[in-house]
Amino acid sequence: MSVGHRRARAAPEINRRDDLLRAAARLFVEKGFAATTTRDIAQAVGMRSGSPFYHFRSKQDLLKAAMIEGLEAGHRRLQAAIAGVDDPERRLRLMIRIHFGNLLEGDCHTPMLIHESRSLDAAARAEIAAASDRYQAAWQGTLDELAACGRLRSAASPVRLLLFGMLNWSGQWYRPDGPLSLDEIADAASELLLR
Amino acid sequence: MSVGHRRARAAPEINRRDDLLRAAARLFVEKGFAATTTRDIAQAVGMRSGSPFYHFRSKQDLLKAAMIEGLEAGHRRLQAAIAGVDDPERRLRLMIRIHFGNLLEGDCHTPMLIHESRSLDAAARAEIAAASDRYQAAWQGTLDELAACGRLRSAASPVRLLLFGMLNWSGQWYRPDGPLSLDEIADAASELLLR
DNA sequence: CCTACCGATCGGTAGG
DNA sequence: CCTACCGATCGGTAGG
Repeated sequence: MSVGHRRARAAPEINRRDDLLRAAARLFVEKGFAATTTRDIAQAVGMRSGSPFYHFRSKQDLLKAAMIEGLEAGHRRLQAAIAGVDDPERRLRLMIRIHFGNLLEGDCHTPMLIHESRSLDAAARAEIAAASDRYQAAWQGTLDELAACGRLRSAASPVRLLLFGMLNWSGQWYRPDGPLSLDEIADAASELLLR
Repeated sequence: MSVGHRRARAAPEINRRDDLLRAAARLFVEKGFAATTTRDIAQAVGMRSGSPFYHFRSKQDLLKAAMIEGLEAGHRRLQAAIAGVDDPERRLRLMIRIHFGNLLEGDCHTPMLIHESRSLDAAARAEIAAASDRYQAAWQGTLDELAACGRLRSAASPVRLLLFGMLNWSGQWYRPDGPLSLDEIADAASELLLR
């Protein structure tokens, strides 16, 4: 009973932690890690300047947590979307569309933060690399399958990297109120890849 | 005569300015604009902390100058390489290879700094956007030409943006000592685009 | 989670 | 281009 009581009281604090993570991710994407102050993040969730350090040891820790939880949430979304999709072409098209969603929809555009891992120490960078590898491993199987049955435009080694470039760079130019929908962009990217 | 004399004495100072620009570009690419201090830049060229401000009004001014001069140097390289190349497919292949060179060879990988223009005021951002548009305009003609004769995989609107994504994102993963040469990467990117 | 604070660092300047 | 310096800001902490 006392445990249940403790948990019930702990819940709001957990939500505050998530609030901080979401605000941090958004600000890091907008202004970059180095240009975002912990005071910016605190203010974004209505806290005072010292309070984020009650939830996180350091600014770097906030970045690490935001990136890893974002990558894992995106990974879960990806897996859920392709579960039971047997045709590899349909699967790849779905993955591309979901990845654009992970990048550009909602408020935690975590994949765009990958470059900021240069601000972390080697141990944290390794954790992020592992989460990122898990995300990319989901793609390699589908690409291999398509290459094996000759439906990929090219199975040459850099294709997966060039594909991620097409997708990830979109954060630089995509505007939600622009002329192109995410469906259209995802279709265009798929057409470039598939034969 | 006195004018000639003055010019002769001014020359070393002009070189120091260029030294600063090159060091700044390299550091901004490596660590990001906000994480690079003007002291880092001064030290990289053997100056004391206050001295860069003899050559540039502000840190932002240094970024603006590095980006614009880098973009223009890359543009000149591009134009020189495709002068007199009439076949649009060969021309596009050349442009892709030269662009990879602008990004990844030498020591001023300026195109990778585009995202840092968010750290500048609106006026400076507009100057950089103009230089960047000049660089991209050189591509649109060739893409249109290829689309007109049916040799482009797709002429849909986002293709130029996706192409630049493939190319520019390479700064995130390319390593000079890795298994892929720039020629191989350029070929792979060309194959994805051309039919 | 707030108040009050600290040491370090940063962009930039004056004066030579 | 250097010396010497300033005001502002920043990440982080103690103590409640």
